[in-house]
Amino acid sequence: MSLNLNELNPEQREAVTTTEGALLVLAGAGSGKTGVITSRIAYLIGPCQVPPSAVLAVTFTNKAAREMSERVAKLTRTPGRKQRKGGGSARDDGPLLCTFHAFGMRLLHAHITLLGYRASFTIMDSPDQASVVKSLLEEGDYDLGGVKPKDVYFALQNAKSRGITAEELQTHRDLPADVQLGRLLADYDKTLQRLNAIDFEDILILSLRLCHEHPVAAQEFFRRFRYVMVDEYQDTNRRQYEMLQAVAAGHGNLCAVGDDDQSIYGWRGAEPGNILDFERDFPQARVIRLESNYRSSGTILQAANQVIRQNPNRREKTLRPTRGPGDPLEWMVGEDETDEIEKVVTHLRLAHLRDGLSYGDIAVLYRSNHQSRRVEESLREEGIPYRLVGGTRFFERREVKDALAYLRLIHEPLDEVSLLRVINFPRRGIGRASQTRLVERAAAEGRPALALMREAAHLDEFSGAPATAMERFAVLIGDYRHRFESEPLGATFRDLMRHLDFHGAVEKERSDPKGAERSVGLILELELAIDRYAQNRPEAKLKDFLEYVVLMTLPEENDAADRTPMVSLLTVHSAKGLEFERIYLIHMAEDLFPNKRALAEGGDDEERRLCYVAITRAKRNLILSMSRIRKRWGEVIRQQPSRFLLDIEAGLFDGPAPSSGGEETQELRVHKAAAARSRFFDQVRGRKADAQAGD
DNA sequence: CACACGCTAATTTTT
DNA sequence: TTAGCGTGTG
Repeated sequence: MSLNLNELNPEQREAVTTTEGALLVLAGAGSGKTGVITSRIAYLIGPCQVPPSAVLAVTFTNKAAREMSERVAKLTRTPGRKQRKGGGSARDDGPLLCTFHAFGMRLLHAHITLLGYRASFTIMDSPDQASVVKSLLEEGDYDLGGVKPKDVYFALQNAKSRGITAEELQTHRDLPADVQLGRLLADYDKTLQRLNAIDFEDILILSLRLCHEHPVAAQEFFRRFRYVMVDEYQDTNRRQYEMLQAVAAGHGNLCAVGDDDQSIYGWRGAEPGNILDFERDFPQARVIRLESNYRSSGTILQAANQVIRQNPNRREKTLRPTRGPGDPLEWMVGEDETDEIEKVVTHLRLAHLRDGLSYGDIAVLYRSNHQSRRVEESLREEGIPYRLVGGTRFFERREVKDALAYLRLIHEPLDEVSLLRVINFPRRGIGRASQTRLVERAAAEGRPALALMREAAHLDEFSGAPATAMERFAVLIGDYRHRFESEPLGATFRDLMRHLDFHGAVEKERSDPKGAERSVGLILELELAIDRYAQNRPEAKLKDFLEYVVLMTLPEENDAADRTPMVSLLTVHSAKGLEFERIYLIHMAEDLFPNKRALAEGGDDEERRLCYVAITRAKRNLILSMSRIRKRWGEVIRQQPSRFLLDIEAGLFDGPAPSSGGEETQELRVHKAAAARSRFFDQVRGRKADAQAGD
């Protein structure tokens, strides 16, 4: 498989071969967007003789980056030579395909010391950030009027991701709480800096600061990239946009690909308006529209269009089907959640057994993560292989984080957050009082807490058992710091876990045997993950692994488990950019999808786009489902079909369509009749379309 | 300092 | 319904 421009339609070909200058590609769902980007990369480094390392393609999610790497590798692979070393995008001589955050990290690695951070800075994930906020709230007197810590944290995150500074919050003072929030934000940033830590948003903030305050250094890093591409352009926020401008400033070779109908990250500060700004900032930009859909059946496409066209303020687009109408949609209603999921799983298994559909071609989509749980249970019961994409992420599980905190502390002894996380886990008799004294003395003396622990026996604050425990702890960390420098990653980690009796400690945490088993399983899994990581990268150091953990920038390892076809379970958000023969979109009920809380934040526009994204993932079959009732802490709630489904004409469904009415049999009958009628017409039309398609 | 019991709040999406 | 938190006791 290599690059063949004749396989592209004229618009796609134009997008691929327009290599110089600014280019905006407005690409509807399923219009071959990713194919255009990957072909463009192949075209640049093939026929155009551009050095691969001069190409940068930025994506929004790791999944997208990974997918792109794979496809580029296929297009550019020279026969006889395998490109598997170091994991695709990580090689310095190839094109760089990565997320905004991974790109920023590269820049920061090179130059963060210019901004007053030590080179061994760590990244705080969300739970880490939340705990910093929490301890600030406990210490400082912030008058936030009874707002819950979690909401405070959320507001802070939100302000940061929108680019609102602490000063702005404090001076604007629309609300009295804003002033307090501004103070908190300032303190939060100060705390992080003291800990030599940055959060996800800081990756972008600091990258931009570097561009402004140290343009020479930034330019030195950027110079390599002469052709810049962005995928999912509608999801970029202000800062990401500015970063792109900085990278492309020298040559203006910037290609942005996006679709405003698929903008689903507004809650995270994404500005779909960047698409408009693009044409304003690059007046001579070429604009190419891709409007032929190659993915979905005509019926699925109709449904998608009927849902999305209800949205105001969108660039009118006409997605042209290239396939016949195909099968009708299906609507399934279960009595309760268990029943719904059972029906779905039965249906799904039938498609596999009777129609020979591979499990790998099936995905179950849902609005929010926890909704995967019942599906998992049911699939496991039936012995159907599945893969859970995303979800409560492995590396954010408490047990795993505790274990990782040891590694972080070993790598960076100044990391006070990690220190406090594991100072008394497993239990070693260093209680809260001792911890507080330790932190206070460390702050007063301006010395690292870990260094104080080493000499705890000589300090007035500590005595007896705690003092001994502290010394032993400090020595342990020092020992392993030394060992990790020279000994293999996997084995050393295993030793550490055994030395600490981590398995036993984790087991004791949970009182129920099932949970205990799961917890230990997580640690075993972590040990395996480290082994697997180290296996392909003998050179890898502890620091490399920790970074992988935080950004998860690696291509998925394709071991045996990866090759068995499995049903995919994912949220609609993480399904973006992917496609499957058959999609089950479950829990399609009001309050769940559109999500009630999301609705409270604004209109239903973004939820509707989300629904549009979900529908357009399906190539052949789309099955929608909900349950008649839902149980919420024991209470029974009657459900209505999602409003979005009511915008789809009933005739597209096989059998009864979603309706807002009750369960009247009369109405059901009417629907059935209507469905049967239009199915007939669809079939007639289908035959015509198929004939015209000339196959 | 560790553990146990009982209370409360919870259900949005990702880097 | 459950998981996580805080308080009180040993």
